[in-house]
Amino acid sequence: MSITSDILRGHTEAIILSHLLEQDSYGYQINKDIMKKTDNRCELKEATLYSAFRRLEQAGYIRTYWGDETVGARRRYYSITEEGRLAYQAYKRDWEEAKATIDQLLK
Amino acid sequence: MSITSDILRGHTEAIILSHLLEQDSYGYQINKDIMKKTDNRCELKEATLYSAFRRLEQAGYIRTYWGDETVGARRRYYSITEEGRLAYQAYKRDWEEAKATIDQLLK
DNA sequence: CAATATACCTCGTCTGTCAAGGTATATTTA
DNA sequence: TAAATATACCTTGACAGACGAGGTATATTG
Repeated sequence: MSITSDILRGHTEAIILSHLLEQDSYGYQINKDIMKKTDNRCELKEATLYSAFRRLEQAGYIRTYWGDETVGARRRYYSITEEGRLAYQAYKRDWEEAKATIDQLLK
Repeated sequence: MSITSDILRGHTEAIILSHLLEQDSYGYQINKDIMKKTDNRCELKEATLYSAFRRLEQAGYIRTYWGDETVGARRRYYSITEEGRLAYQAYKRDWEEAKATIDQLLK
């Protein structure tokens, strides 16, 4: 049983930001980590992930840089900005409130 | 502070079904009740509401009938079907699981 | 008698997700 | 050694649900 697209929607960016709070990371790794963390219940599809990265960068919530891999495929790393940290806190408050509201409605 | 469209998405149908579990009702009333219940934190816009009704009826989760108002505007009532009850239980399980999963990711 | 509340509805736009496709390098397997 | 798989990046176009803006009609209130 995995999380549906429609429920996922609206949380993708927060999930990514949360992950970047721990450490800088790159697309492929973030994807794997999230799946592992949730026992495959949450999978961000690649296209979803990359479009979220674009929005986050546009908003100034993340910054990117290329890794200096001398071997293997290149990696584009992402790191969270100060604005990103603030945005994450706001997302989290929204989530707590939305969760309580929905819980209240689904008796 | 109200619930965002993107978070609402995926819960609209469940919210309506939940409301119909209590009693048959009609669009305008359902809308008002949900806002009142949540202190205006959750507002289903009319267009959203009516498109959800259509999907729910299509799926066989609700049935509709016209009220017999002799005065005032006519009302189209909705009632939940047995399949609707089952679907609601499934929605609820999904929500419980999604909630736990998202909570796990937003530390 | 105009404004507001009750009550229904539709059309078209917007946005986030995702299936499907692509590129390139490294490792494992047959 | 050739093919398959894993790592790593990316884009395009389709799809579906939420909603703004618009419409209709009746009843009440100021």
